Amino acid sequence: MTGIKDVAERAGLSVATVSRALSGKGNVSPTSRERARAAAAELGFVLSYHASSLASGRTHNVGLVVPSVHRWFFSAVIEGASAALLEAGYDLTLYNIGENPAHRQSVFSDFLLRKRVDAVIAVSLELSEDEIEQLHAVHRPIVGIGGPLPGASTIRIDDSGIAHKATNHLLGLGHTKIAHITGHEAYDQDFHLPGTRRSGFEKAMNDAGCPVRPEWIVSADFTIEGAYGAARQLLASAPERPTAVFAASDEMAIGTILAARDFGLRIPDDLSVMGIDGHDLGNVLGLTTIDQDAKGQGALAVRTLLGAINNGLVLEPADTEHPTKLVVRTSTAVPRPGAS
Amino acid sequence: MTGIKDVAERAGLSVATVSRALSGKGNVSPTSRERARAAAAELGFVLSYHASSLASGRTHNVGLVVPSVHRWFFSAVIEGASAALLEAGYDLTLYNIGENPAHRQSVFSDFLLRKRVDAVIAVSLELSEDEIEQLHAVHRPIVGIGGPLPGASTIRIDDSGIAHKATNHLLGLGHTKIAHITGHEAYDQDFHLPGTRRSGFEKAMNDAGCPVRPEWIVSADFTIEGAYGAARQLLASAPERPTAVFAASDEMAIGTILAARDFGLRIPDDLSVMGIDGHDLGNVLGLTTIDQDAKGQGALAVRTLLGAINNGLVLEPADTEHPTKLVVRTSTAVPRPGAS
DNA sequence: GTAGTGTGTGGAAGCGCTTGCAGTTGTGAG
DNA sequence: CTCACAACTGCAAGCGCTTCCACACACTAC
Repeated sequence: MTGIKDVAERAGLSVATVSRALSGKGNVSPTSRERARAAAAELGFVLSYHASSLASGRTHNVGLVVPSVHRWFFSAVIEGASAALLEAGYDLTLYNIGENPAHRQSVFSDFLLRKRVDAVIAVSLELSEDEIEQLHAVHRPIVGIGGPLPGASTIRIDDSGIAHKATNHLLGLGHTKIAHITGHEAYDQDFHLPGTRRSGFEKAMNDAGCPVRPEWIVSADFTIEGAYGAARQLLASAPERPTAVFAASDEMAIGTILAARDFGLRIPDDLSVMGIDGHDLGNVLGLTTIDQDAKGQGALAVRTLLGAINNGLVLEPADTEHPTKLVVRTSTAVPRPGAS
Repeated sequence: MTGIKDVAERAGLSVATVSRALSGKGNVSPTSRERARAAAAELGFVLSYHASSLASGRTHNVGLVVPSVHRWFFSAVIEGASAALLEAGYDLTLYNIGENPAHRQSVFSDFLLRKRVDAVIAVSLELSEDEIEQLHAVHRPIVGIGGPLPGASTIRIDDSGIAHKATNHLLGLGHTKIAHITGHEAYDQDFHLPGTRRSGFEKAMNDAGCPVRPEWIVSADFTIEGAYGAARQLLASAPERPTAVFAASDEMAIGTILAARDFGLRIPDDLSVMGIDGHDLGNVLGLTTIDQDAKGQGALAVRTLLGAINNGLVLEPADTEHPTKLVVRTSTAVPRPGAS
């Protein structure tokens, strides 16, 4: 394989100068720079990033830790981060925690410690104390997305605020009988998202003087399937049905729509449904939602980290609130006169 | 940071012996091995894979190239591969080609050439001659999934056969007016999947003596949204509607179901729908499908590659046909007497 | 007894780069 | 004309491991 030595030889320069020319660091005369570039191109030379990393300590690689690759939010973050990294010439190492506790354990105790990454992005992870400690032991800048991450910089949306806004959208249409599909309590220990959104919902209801009916708050995991089951229960058991459902995520809203159709309920005539996310399917389903630009969050995380890396700064723990946008489509409407 | 030197010192051994003890290669007495392990554990030492790679040429890292992370098939493959790699102590570097041609170009011309990966898995890529060449220039074992990849080992399903089987399922129920949603022609140039499935469909129809009506073959991209649009067109324009739709993927089948509901068609009473994949949503929607175990394909690709790496074998180009399974749910049924 | 074999160990030479340092040249100021 | 300084370049010392080689030792076989 051709190495930087071959390039140097061909360009009639020293290895050192070629290295500086190719990396753009240090002073190199324009002539030399051009000759080095040309020689590299002719030989099809690409730097070995391992050798480069070993010598410089910079890996040009970012680790992305996700709980799953299937849920929309995670794949959107992956997509956004991946594109931004590609753009910057960085590799992306994906750590998909999954359901297996052994895998989870090894990611934190082994994989991340191999000094293979310049930075870590952790997405919506409910981390234990130990895991947070291990994460920090990597001694690399960390950005958390979609959940609190003690000691690290985080990118998040105003969960309570948007839940409030979403609920207000339904209230504004005239709904008063509003149900909420939230995340499982278990999630709530370290991962406050479901609780925060729920409290935003409750606050909006209270503000409007609408009763929050406990039987109209059901929980599910954050999937279409999970919410489908929960929504069926909600819609089946109620002698008196809600006229609107605010789901804590778009996937949950989609599950709700599917369940509603099973009961012969028409959206939005018999039931208004809205979610939070900005899921790609929203368009097809006409889902009213609050778009949280997950792709943008992934890209922002990358920009933040690369900025820190390139400036050699320690990343100060700081919260960045990512903007969101209410997208009104056809799944929400004024309740039918009889129903309300 | 603690290095292998520190471990050696603590264990009272040479660096060389510790390296051998920790990697399991070469002769080391049980006593020394244990002492090395203990010292490493006490110091929380984890090998630097960069240094290790540089010295040994083995990176413990596999590159996974996908066209997108959103479509179900790809995320399922990622999940399967990721778990298998984690199990083996390997990292996974994700190259998400995406829509941007510049990104696509740089993945093939730069990223993969950085000698950072021991092996490459390429998923459903429609590759140009150049790209195939660049892929082989990596000089690493390659496995292709879900499409032909000249010169590389591939894992695939019997696309024509399962399309035949799927169509036969509908024919067996008594349908004769069957539509097919296929992939776009553009895909067909290098990526024969839609064409192959379509030919399986046509063959089954011909075998059964059923006419294939050109207006009942519509194409879309392989997404819910795409198929939704195509199916709306199919169902709207027909003065005479098909009684069943065979979609080339589950996501397309789901799009079809959503479109059908827009027209007030009941599944399966008015329209039977089936797909191919084994999508997670299939359960909720009662979708009849042919499960192709994408996760398993990802895991198999990893096992194949690791086998080749560990045995130092050159991976002979070979086709492995992955098994599939017809899963009958509630989206397909005998056509209504009046409809057929 | 000697030679032959196998096992366990350490020294040291790299793997392919980056970068501190020192040396060379060219420039403008004194 | 000398000196200070900047711009450029090359040498060589690593980065933290793996692995070849040499060596020591304990055997077995003759």
